[in-house]
Amino acid sequence: MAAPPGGRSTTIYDVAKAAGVAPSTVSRAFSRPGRVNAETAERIRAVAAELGYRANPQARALSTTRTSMIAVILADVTNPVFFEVVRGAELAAYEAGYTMLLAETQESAERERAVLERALSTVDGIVLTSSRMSDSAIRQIAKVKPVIVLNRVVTGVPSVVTDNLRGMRRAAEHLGELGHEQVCYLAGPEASWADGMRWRGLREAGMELELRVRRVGPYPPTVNGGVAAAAEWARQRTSAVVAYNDQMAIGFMRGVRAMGGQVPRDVSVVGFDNSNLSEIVTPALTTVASPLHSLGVTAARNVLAISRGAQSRSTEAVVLPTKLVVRESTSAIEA
Amino acid sequence: MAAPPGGRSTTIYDVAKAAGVAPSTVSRAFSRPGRVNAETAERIRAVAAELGYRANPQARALSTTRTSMIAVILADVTNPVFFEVVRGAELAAYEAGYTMLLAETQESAERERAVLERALSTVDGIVLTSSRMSDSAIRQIAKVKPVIVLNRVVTGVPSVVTDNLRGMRRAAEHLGELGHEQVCYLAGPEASWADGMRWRGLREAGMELELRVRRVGPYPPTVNGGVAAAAEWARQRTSAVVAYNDQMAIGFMRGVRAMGGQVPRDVSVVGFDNSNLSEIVTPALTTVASPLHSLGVTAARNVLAISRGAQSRSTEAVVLPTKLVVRESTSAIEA
DNA sequence: CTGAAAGCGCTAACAG
DNA sequence: CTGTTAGCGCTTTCAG
Repeated sequence: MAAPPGGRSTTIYDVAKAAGVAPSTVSRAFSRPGRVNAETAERIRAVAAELGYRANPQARALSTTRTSMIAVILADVTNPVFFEVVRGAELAAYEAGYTMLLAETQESAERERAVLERALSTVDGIVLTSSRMSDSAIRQIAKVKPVIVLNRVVTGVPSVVTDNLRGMRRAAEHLGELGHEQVCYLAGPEASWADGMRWRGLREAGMELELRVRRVGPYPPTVNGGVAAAAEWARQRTSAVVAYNDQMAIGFMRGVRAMGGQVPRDVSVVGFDNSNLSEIVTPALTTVASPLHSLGVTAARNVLAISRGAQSRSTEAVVLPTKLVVRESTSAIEA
Repeated sequence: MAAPPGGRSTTIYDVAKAAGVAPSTVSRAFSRPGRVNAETAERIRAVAAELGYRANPQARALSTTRTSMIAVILADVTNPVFFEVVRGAELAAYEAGYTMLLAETQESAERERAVLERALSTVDGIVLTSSRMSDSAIRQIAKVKPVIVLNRVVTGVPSVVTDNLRGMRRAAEHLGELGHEQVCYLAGPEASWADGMRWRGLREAGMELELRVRRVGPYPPTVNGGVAAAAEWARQRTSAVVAYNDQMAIGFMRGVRAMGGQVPRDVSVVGFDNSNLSEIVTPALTTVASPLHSLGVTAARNVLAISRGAQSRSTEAVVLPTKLVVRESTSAIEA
């Protein structure tokens, strides 16, 4: 009554026989309706419908090498930062007539390999988000299938990234305008390309704007990481703090509150990403908005373009602009 | 330099030739290492590694009909209710040596069909969450591939569901103990099986416990839906409210606050699911906890069991127990 | 233990 | 417009 484990389903041959035509004709009736007699096509459709025929896309892929699917690989489906990215990618895929699949790696390189190994052949392209793999492993994959890397630069592999430098600069300017003279960076994962860029961006801006900059960390890019960072920061306070991302900023605020402090009265805090949490939290978080949606759209479009044989698949990273969103977690310094 | 759109990758034949053996031997060396001379196998592995050979799971699937992947289809990856379900399913899949793929349908039946059409042949089984398809369409799919339906009962298709009846009963008991004599149900989507069960559970419990029960709605099962429900509720207030799910409960609280009311002083509210939002929100939400994680684990395990030819794939729904989690949004009624 | 041959379901190239 | 003939990359008989 339920599902047949090995139930052989209707094939193109069954339909061909039932309709009294050659298999290739059936195939054509589905893939190039124009190239087949209207009546014949109609009959074939009818027979197919009656027999409950469903094309097997994977078998088709074996000869066409196209599956009309792309995969987005991410470390953690639960991380709100990915929501808009996924939405964007799905939108772009849908518009192009593709289906987007998602695979989670649980932050594990081993799992990422396993996923890739299996999913690779079922899709026409891959968007790699927060990959744990080495640059060379990624290059390896990119040799086999179109790959776009998100928020990381891997030589030889096309990528699309957030403009971390300018984003951090805006954060620094904002703090400067509010009268802050020192700022502490709460560092995220050491190995992270984004962390490197954000720290560099803040440092460079600090030099120009005469803002004293120091850093604590690295910490995991999570709420708990932020709490931990608060403890370290407390040993040598600054009037302002910029976190690697929103989650850390939120954790930091929680940590400050736990120590009896208040945000922004005692310390101004700026996050990064503008994930959906940043406006839910109290006080609402001032943050550098990453172009999450466009990141997803662009990545998906580009991977499809490559898959369709785009010529100038330059290896230059596409960099997308950020925007500072001022909310309640930052305030002018008291004289 | 980048990815080859049509770059033919190393096949089993290349390896066979390079290693000086028959293709079938290479195949065996990978799938049944025991059945091939140890040295030969070693040599083959070496050659394969050197050539960067990667098996094509889809081609393999064509003859074996197994891909070692399962798919979980859901309406909205962004919905926190699914987080634990996905986690559970992924865990069960991983433990069984399978890879889990996720596909989003954006609440659209059309998209759901498209996804299924394409993904169906690339996986060994499907877990259908919040499906928009008709019972018969689902039965159709289940005829072709192992399917488990989550939180919905479709005759002839195995499913695993939350014990909505008992869950609602517990909610009612809790409210009764607090002295409430009337409760309003904020209805979710009309077509939803879960909504039907929850409403029925509350009504039945109400009769036994002498709790006057009424309902408003239906509304979309979202925060905004809850806000809307609050407006309708306000026209004829009750001292307690039970929402179809947490999101609606949260929206309801927001609505009440906007009208100048306070929770739980003016109205006690109970949610359903215990999604991760329920403890973040203020006041923290009293809610009926769905067995989210187990739902995912059980669904994945069962779909795999069927796929491996489980015999007694009974069509009875597996029902998993709920648990009432009391937080701050409910309080005793003032005399 | 290993090779040869056939075939999974579908498309593509070539004749008619 | 349609039939025939080869394969796509891999596994699986069936011999040896």
